[in-house]
Amino acid sequence: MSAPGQAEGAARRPSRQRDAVLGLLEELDGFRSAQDLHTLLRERGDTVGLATVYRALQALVDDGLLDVLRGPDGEAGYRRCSPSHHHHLVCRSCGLTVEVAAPPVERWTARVAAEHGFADVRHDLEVFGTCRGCAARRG
Amino acid sequence: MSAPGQAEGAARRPSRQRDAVLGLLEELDGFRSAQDLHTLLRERGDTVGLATVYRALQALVDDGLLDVLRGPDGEAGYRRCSPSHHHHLVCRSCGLTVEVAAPPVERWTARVAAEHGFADVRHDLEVFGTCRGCAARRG
DNA sequence: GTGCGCATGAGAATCATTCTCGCATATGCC
DNA sequence: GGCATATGCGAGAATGATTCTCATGCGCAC
Repeated sequence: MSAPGQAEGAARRPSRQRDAVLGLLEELDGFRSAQDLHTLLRERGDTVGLATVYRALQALVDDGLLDVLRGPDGEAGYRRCSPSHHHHLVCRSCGLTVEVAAPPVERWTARVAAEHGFADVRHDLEVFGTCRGCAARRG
Repeated sequence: MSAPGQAEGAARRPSRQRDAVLGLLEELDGFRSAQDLHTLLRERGDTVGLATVYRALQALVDDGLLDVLRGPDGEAGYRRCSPSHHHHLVCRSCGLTVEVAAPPVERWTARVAAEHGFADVRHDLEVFGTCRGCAARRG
């Protein structure tokens, strides 16, 4: 609550750690947990605190550079993604993730929301499946 | 892990507590957290342990009688709902929930999954907005 | 070069959820 | 009906992710 003009055009001070987190996510594919990223950074010899990783992730999400996905066990996964609106097709076996646009879904959402008198509408849609590679591997 | 044939046709022993949880959810509208339900049951004078509420909720979810929704803060919400496939339109202000069917979304999901070679597909879709009542209330 | 203020790091604190354990009770067998 | 056994229960401890606290470090403005 004491956050100053962090909101709009406020300059976020550059930080090696934030860059490291973002850089790591650029290299990786699929969703990674905060703890996971922290461990990976440590293994690279990067001295980063776990709290800092969480802070960096939040900042990056605020800036719209990352997507968050919460698994059934309550653990949050983060992924570098394009800033435009999209959804994900995620392989539940290997974590492979494909960004997809869903015009029909957007239209449907808007229509149904209007029909029920809902305003200021947002939606979450994630599609989980088994990708071709994993399906073949398991017979 | 030691659970015997609890899976399919196994008889679940009747329990006052499970009935109480289900009954409470029948009365309520919208998603309620486990802690919330526990508090409500206690206030009614029902002696129920928190762990029991979690167990009952899991059992009911397994039986397909409840829907689970995980909020951004990681807290899970439970709701009594119809057993057929559907999605939710949730008011982010008052929690009012409407079940909706989304044929276009189902079709789109199947098509996109097929295009990318994904099999055994499932999806999660939740729509959040402000219902008419809450919008009016806030001007 | 100096000073201010945000960012950091380590560990403690918090919060939801799950596990453990001893007890109560329903169900099955006789 | 009466006992044996498995399943459900309640309380509190344990777990695991995330957030907070606070002293310190460093970038940027002057």
